[in-house]
Amino acid sequence: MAGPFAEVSIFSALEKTLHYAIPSELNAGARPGARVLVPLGRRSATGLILARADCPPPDMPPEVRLKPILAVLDDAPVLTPDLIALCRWLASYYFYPVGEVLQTALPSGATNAPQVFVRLTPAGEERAETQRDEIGELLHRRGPTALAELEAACGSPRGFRQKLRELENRGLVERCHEWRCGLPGPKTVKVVRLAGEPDPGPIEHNANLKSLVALLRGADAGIPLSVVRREVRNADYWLRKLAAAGTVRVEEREEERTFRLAQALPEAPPPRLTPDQQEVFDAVSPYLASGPFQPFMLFGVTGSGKTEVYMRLVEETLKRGRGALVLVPEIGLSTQLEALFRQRFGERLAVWHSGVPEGARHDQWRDILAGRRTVVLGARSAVFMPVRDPGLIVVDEEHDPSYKQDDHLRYHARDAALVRARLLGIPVVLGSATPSLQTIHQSRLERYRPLLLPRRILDRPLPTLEIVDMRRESSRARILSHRLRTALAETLQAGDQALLFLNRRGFATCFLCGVCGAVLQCSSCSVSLTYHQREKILRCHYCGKEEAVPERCPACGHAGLFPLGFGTERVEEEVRRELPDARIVRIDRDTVSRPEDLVESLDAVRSGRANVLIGTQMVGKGHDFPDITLVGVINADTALQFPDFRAGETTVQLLMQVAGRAGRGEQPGRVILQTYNQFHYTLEAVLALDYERFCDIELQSREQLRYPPFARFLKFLVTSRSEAQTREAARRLAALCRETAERFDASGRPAAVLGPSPAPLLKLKDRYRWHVFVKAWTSRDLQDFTETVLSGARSDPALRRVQLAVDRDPMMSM
DNA sequence: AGCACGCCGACT
DNA sequence: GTCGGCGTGCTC
Repeated sequence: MAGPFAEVSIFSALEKTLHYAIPSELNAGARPGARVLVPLGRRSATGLILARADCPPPDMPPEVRLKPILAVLDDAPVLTPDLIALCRWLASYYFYPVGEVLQTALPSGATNAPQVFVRLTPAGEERAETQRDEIGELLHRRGPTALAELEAACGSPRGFRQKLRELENRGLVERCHEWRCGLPGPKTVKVVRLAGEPDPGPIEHNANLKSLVALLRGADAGIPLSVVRREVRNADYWLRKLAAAGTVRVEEREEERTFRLAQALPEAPPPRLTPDQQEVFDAVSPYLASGPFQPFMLFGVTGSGKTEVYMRLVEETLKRGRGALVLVPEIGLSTQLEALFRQRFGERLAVWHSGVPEGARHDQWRDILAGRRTVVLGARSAVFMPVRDPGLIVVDEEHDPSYKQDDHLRYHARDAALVRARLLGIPVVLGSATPSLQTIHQSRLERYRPLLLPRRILDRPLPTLEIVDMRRESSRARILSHRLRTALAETLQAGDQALLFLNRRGFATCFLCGVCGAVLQCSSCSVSLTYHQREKILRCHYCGKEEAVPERCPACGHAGLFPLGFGTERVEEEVRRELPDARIVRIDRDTVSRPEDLVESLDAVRSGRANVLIGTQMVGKGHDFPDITLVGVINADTALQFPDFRAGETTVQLLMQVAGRAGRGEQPGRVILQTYNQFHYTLEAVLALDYERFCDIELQSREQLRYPPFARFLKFLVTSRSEAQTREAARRLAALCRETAERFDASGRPAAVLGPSPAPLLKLKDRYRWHVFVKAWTSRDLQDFTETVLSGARSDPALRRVQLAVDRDPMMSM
């Protein structure tokens, strides 16, 4: 069979890619990266061309004829070659079907399946005239009808499929597909414009008409109809009259969807770089024009001016005619950073995160694709943005756990950024005040080049840190220690601001029965319900389910229920009681549901309308509050309790991050850490503000225990609705892993298997969950091992009854 | 993922 | 006798 052919990945869970013939009329458009409509069995599907080939795949018997591509859906490719390569890499590394990786990489809607329509053939039309059957009748009356619609309209849905197929086989009906692009088109607005000189007579007689004409005279480019309607009474009537006379025209105009979350900053000249910043800039900038691939670790204390360095590097990249990609944790967006980038890059900037409305996101994606926007600032999934000729990738707060997606494709955006940079042969800057141990390790091995910003801008002093041993506090000071309460009062007295941090929202962490000791649990998850006092409701923080507080304990029937433990809502109440004059703003998922709320609350703090900020992680990152001089960490131990070998690392990173919020302005800052583990090595490191010392200790212990980065982890997650089936499948999987590991050990490539074990969160959204852990010394071994296990798992009946997810380089908790 | 095929229990 | 349950396997 003669070429050309295309290797196509269907947008679905298909493990393999499929090959199609390219009809000559589609030859020019059928380029790698373009979406296509293809036949698949007896239906059709959408997919994307990964590659072109001159001969059919070698493993294919020569007698089979490849089906032809039905249509090319894009004028120009929607994925660049580096992104196609990245998606293939991710599919293989994370053991995930390529077609579903593509769905992650493309904006929602771009991977919609084609809609199937059914219609009568000419023979069918003819027969419908004489013989009446329900389907024929319906189609005769309605014309081509969407399959689902036809089934719904059918009075007897029983046997519908079969009846339809019979008609199809007899050549009376046929299927056709219409591919509706699924992407919102450009937004259009109706615009009103003067097209001639209106008759002056009536204008003098009618005030409405007069104001209408005056309004239109003021704007040659035209005025949106909505504005005209708002400004002029009876506008529609007069517009119709003027339009009939030909003196105004109403036309449709395409408009970019706008959204503004961050405040607009006035234009300002960029500040002069400090010598430290200049040194970093000089180290990276030779790579911007033509690479080669080089990772940099930018290790800069909070307040050392990393953002300015990023912007300068991006600017330099643009000067070389190339684009740039800047990744930031989701939570830090829609705020200051965005405002700064917008101020610097204006219309060249695209912003990509969950707070951007879908329509605006599509407009920006189109703009990026067309090369109209050359700088992308975005969260995790922005790593897939099809920037034209990228010359630089920046990953800010590189250590942040939110870069790891924890469902579907469980990828790490920082690692994906590294791979993409390698594929492109460009530099990648990993920035953090507390780099991940993996990155520290790589820089010590000289695979990443370390760049340091050891000083705060203007040599502002680092904050002072103090520890309060909560075990020695009186029982009425369980939330706010004596020391923190006093410091808080002093701070407010002095007219400064304070931040109180607690990584737990709600009022009480659980409701306990004082008679039988039962804790109220979510019916769908194995966690206790959190009490929210303002709404007087119990809520599950994992599935969102809500319940009213019962009068009596559901277990023993006694009326002895009381709240236990505390969250941010309770802290707020406590502060209110202790300091009635405090102007409090609380920022957590309960008080901030939309991005606008966050902007609003942050603004209240920045403008000084509030002087106490209470919050969860949301406040920890990326926000600059110049007047905060006191930071209180209500419970510095929470992160330590997670069942994760990284718990120490996460704790230090989080606490140093929060501590960095203090004293970024003129005033020096003070940080008070309340803890029950005052001599824990993580807290000692935080107290001394000595991150590197912590890394030394932690890396040494990881090496001894053979934990990452000295080994590689992988987690199998088995889930199903049946507890017994899940347990059994996990047992089978662990056995399969052990058999495989034995074979590997025999060839001198050890892999260790741990488990099966019930997940710390045994039940989540009504699904039971079990884990099996695998540890291997090299990435290569882990790859081979997992492929072997997965192919074995496919033929195990117990495992086919459950869902099996693979999480490579997992965040181990829950 | 769909959508076939195929092989066993409750209905006209 | 058939309708339809969902296990199993394939889609270029």
